[in-house]
Amino acid sequence: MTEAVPSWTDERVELLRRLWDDGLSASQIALQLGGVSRNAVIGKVHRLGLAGRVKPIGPAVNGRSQEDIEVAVAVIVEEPTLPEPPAIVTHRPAPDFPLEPAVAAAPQPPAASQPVALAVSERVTIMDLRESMCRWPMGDPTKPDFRFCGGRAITGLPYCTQHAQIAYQPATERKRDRRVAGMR
DNA sequence: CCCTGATTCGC
DNA sequence: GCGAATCAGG
Repeated sequence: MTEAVPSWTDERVELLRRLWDDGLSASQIALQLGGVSRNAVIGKVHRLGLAGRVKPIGPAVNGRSQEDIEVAVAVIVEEPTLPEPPAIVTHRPAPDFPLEPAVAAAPQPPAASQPVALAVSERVTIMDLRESMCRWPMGDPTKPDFRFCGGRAITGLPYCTQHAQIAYQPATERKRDRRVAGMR
């Protein structure tokens, strides 16, 4: 169907505000909104008068610069070898988002009365998703009941402990190929 | 070269 | 108001 871009509807502006507050970059926001360039986002941000980025963290924490922290996080994330985290889920027209493979193998709400009380019931819509919340997609992104896990995300990662385990599996369990060895 | 936001200016 | 082009910087 012809997915015309709604332009700046109230919802989109609201989302823009939230994502900008959360510290996402203009390009990231553009991807989430879809149909707009990062320039469009930046332009809108300025017109809305909310320019001026939010400082993720102070200039330094215990002698560690923001960059040091980012590097540290990057190392931690790369350690396990990521298969293909669902990422943020921009909505693609149709074909390529099998996105549920990993989720399918994971505990899903359908299973009535699960003793695993935790994790469930925290699901949130993109509007309530905050930077510190787990962005693991749950359900069909094209349907209104689509939600994100919303659990407490591990600092520096987009997922909660539950989903981070699924997203970042140790190489040992997926011993398939080893495109490492000598490349790079 | 990748990315970031900021600004300009024709539409 | 909008956003591509451009600018300035990391």
